[in-house]
Amino acid sequence: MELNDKQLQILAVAEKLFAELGYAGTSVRQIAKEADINIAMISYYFGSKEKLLEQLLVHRMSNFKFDLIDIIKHDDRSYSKRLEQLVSLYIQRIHKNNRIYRIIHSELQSPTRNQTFELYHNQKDENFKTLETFIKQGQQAEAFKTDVEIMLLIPTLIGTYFHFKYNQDFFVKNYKLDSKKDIDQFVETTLTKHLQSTFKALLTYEN
Amino acid sequence: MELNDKQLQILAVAEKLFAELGYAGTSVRQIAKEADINIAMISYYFGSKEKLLEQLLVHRMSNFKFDLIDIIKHDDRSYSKRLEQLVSLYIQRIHKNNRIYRIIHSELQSPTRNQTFELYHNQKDENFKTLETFIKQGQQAEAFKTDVEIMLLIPTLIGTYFHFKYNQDFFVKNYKLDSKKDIDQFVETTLTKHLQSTFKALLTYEN
Amino acid sequence: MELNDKQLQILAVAEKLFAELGYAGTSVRQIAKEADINIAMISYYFGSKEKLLEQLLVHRMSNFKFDLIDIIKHDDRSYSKRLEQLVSLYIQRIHKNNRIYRIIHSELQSPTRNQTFELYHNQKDENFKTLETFIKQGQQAEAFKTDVEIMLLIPTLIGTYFHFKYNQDFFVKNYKLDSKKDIDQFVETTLTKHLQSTFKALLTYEN
Amino acid sequence: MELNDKQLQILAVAEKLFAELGYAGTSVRQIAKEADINIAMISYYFGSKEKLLEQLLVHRMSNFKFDLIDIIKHDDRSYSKRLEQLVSLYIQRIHKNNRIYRIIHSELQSPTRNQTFELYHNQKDENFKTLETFIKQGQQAEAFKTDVEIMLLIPTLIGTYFHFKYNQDFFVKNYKLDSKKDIDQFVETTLTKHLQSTFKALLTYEN
DNA sequence: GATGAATGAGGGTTCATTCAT
DNA sequence: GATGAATGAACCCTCATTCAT
Repeated sequence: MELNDKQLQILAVAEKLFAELGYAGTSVRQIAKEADINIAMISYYFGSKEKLLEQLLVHRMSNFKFDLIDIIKHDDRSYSKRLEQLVSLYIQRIHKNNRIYRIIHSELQSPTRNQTFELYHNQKDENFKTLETFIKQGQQAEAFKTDVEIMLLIPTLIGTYFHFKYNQDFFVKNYKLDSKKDIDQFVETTLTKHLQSTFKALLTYEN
Repeated sequence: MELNDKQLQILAVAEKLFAELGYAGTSVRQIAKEADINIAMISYYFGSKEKLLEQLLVHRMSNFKFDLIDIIKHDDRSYSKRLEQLVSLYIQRIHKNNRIYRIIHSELQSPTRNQTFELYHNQKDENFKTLETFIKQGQQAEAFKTDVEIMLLIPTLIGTYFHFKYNQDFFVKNYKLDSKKDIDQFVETTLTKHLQSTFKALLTYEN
Repeated sequence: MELNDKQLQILAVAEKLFAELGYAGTSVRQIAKEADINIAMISYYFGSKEKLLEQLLVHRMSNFKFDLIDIIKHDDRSYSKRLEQLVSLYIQRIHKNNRIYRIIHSELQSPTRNQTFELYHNQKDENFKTLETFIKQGQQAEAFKTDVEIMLLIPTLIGTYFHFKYNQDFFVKNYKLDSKKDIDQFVETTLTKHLQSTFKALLTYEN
Repeated sequence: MELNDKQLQILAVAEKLFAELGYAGTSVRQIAKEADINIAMISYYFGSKEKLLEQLLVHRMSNFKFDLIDIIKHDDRSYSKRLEQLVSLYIQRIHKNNRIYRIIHSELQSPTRNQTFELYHNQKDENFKTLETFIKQGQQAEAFKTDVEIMLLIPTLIGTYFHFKYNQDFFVKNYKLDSKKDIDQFVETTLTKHLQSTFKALLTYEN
């Protein structure tokens, strides 16, 4: 679907407000005001508030096809190295799209949105399989330990990020992250390193 | 504050609905209907919907004072053992109170709720300090490694749990968790074990 | 269903406006304003505009159970006399309830209102059967002619009334009916007499 | 006023929808969609929805100038015969144009449409006068009875037709009129005959 | 103390219309 | 001349809350 500039602007504002205030907590009037468009445009362009959310999700999710495979297939690099890169890539992507993830997490429980999240679930399944394959390869090559709950690795990865994100104020205070840039930096270095350590500790024999 | 039976019933229903549908997505009518009480009761007892949320949070949070210290001070047990117990206790408490945590996470961003969450933040700080003290003791005793980002341990702990919880459907499907009991069981064993392994891998020299 | 004074007032105003402006042409705001009640009361009492219409129809229709049978069974009176009374009664009732009939006629085509009009259709069928029985009796008793299309008698009866009503201005002008009272008088005498003549001319051998 | 093909198409669709759903119940979007033209065309061609209605009425009404006089002046035919033809012609015309009549009847009450209906009223007056003249001639010629309410004859004529039309479902069911053709046939024969009988019974000395 | 009735504000959506091209 | 985009007003309805009892 082609989206014009105004539609993209609406999506951007909607993403921001939905992430901050929740879907139910955001009124179309707020979106219209902040996007500086007439309120009727939202129905005009998207049909309804509900469909705006769907369009937002579909549009954003189409943009973050993961290239996990690119990393994994570089078999000239060590498993350990590739694991590091994989964690780093994951965090990068999630951080970049954290708002849309936040919306997904909120709305995931909603029994009315099953269909919309099919895309999300499919991608989730796919990513999991890619990771699983990689880890099993590493285990066969005796680079990775075997007593690990593979299916819970992604929760640890993404969960850590989001619990940090949800409690950002706490870390802003304690790490003195005064600007958005500081936060980005923190995610890219400290947080990523923490997760790389965690994954390596869980999976490899290094210390 | 003393709460009578009806008030407790309202809180129970509110907790359930706020967790499932979000604060904004839940109407006082729904709460009143599901709690089988008159609509006016909510304003009457709590003042407003907003204050109902506050009361809910305060009341629930007061009930889960962590006894981390009880675990930590048992210095006849090994650091490793105490770490295990600590993880287990944390997960137990969070799982038991997952609905209230879910509400907190949703509403934490809301700029209007600063005051309400003071309690949460205080407790968070306190728990962090207790954990930090314990880990630093362990590090001094050379039972724990030093190259670990202590402040990110709790995000990993709680985050893993919640990412599992938010994506429960995925795990229900893949682990065939057909009942609430199966899920509780899974949390108590597999998930807890995964996190214990993770913490031990990160902190101890064992393998 | 019990209706309180305010509900009855709303129904009265709704009946008037629906009859004058049509269902679609009337806004709940107009009804609220003219009934001097808060706009939210309409949803509060009736659920929706649609259900207000249904309630209105059901309530009004329940009130005009015809007592045609009472007339017909008085077999001490001549067929001719009973025919006269029957016409008179019909017109009285329709005139009294002309607004609700008008609404029914407008909305009868609407494919969404099938169920609501079941009552109307049932009553219509019943009235028709009563009339048919009476006329067939009269025919057997050789009081009535047989070359008459019984099923089209009611259209002639009601149709004449309503075409008069829809074009009331024309008659007001030509008959100088300056007040509601004049109109009522006209219906009761001239119009009723016209229809009695018509029915007698069609059915009896009198002249 | 000259109307191009698109304008005629719009009028045709508008007539259909206004008759089925009422003026207020029809949106210009519906008309535009069903007529397969751009929404803006309606304002562009007709100025407004209101003016579209006016144009529709004027245009359709200009097409049904009655040729009652043609019938009446054929004084070589009996009054009775001419009365029959007159009824038949009336019904034909009304049946052919029943949609526009339906619209007129709905909107006739509306106080905002006085001017639009001038044409209708004028025609009505004219038709009435023609009929009145004819009947008075017949009365003078002693072909027609004198104790008849001339002004109420047209209500009986048109009213019977429309009450049949408004309750068409009832007759479709009872006369098994399965197609539009069956209905047309019914109007042309049974209904017309009923009204001819009615008029003859009221006006002539025949039996 | 407790509650059904009632309220004003705001919700999402659709309306007829007009603008810019 | 014709049209897709855009608009402000109004639509019906539901919201959280308060009133009167």
